[in-house]
Amino acid sequence: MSTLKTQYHHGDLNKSLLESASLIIKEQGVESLSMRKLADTVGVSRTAPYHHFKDKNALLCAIAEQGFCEQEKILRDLRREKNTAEEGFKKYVHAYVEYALQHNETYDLMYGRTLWKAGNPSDSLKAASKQTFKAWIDWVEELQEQNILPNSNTPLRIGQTTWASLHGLARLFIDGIYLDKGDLSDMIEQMIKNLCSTST
Amino acid sequence: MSTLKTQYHHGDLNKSLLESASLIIKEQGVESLSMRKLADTVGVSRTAPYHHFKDKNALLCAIAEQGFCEQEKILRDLRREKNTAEEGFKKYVHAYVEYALQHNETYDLMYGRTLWKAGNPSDSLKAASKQTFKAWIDWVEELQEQNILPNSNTPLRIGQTTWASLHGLARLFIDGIYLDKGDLSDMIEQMIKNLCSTST
DNA sequence: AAATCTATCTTGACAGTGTCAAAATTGCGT
DNA sequence: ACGCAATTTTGACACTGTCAAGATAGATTT
Repeated sequence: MSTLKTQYHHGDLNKSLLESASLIIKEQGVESLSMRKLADTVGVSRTAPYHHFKDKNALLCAIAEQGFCEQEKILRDLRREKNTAEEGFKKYVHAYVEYALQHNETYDLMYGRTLWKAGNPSDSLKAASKQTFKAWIDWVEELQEQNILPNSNTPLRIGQTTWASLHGLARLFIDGIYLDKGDLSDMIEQMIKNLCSTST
Repeated sequence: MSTLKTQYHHGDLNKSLLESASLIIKEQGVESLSMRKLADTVGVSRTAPYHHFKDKNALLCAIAEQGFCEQEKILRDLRREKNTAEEGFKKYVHAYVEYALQHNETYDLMYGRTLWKAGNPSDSLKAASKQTFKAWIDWVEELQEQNILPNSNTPLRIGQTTWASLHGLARLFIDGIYLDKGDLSDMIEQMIKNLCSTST
């Protein structure tokens, strides 16, 4: 009575672990995710998870990787929707920040030191992030051609800096730096002004 | 034979702890600072530090607080130096990023989730950060008057967004997100173009 | 259907963490 | 010299991640 893959004792521990871990992280923050509590929640012994993920780092990498897929999907969907180039970009800026705030713990795994510096980003995580970044740069190139983003520099460079700006904005909020949440939408608007070539 | 304050057994444990902790953090990262190893390094028992800092969080807050003092000093010194307004601003952008990269672990404590979100920022830390931020906003106001920064919004808002941009840039590098360090100075220059009102 | 194989899971163990409570030390003012 | 209070230590507890060895049981082969 297996679903598809060969699942012996549990059913699909791998998947259960990912889902449960994501939930715990979302609700209680990544620092209160312990492998032991996770195993317990899923109803399995302490070390069972280690047969599906090499270690905690690997589990977190897998979660972050999902995040990149979601983010890339958001980007692609928004590009497909036929907006004005300008509208499309503005929507993405909002969507980017919104995603970061709504999935703040995942976002932190995707772009934070936990995995990239303190931890050990898996190859597939690196690949996923690279791919998402590439999709972004491609769009930037188009936005430059459409004169939405400045042509004063290469797509890579413009992509890097606009990304950095959005990232910084998102981070300040999700990391709990004392900023009034009411300022957010104003800040986003101002940020857009900074980034667009049609800055008045 | 005490220096000033009443130091009984150690000499000045408080200071020693701060210095030693800062060093460990700088050399090995904040995640490999343990209260026990720290105590050991300083040559004192496991729990001795707890009579000088309520807990690990408090110790880290104290370190972060020092960071804010340093950063504010950089800002004030740069303002005092009589540069052109534009030159002054550009120098500060460079100095900001440079500080972040050079003191990356302290920077993370100052502006990261460790203290602000996962932890519990002390009142004096909050005060220090607020004061530094205030100094920044004051300068922004002046820079707006001098037409270096855009007047399209309030000093607060412009201050927040430019800060966020610099923060994002710094974070990407210090968190080990895969960016080529060789791109840094180019990125800084492009960032300046984005931020200044005289963007071409 | 029985035996074997192998993926999966569990038990036991170790070294490490932060931090509390209670006891011990020790310098200072009297 | 004595006691007070600041300072430090010892012992303990509940956690953490993860390794090594054994148990279990579905799948495969005979």
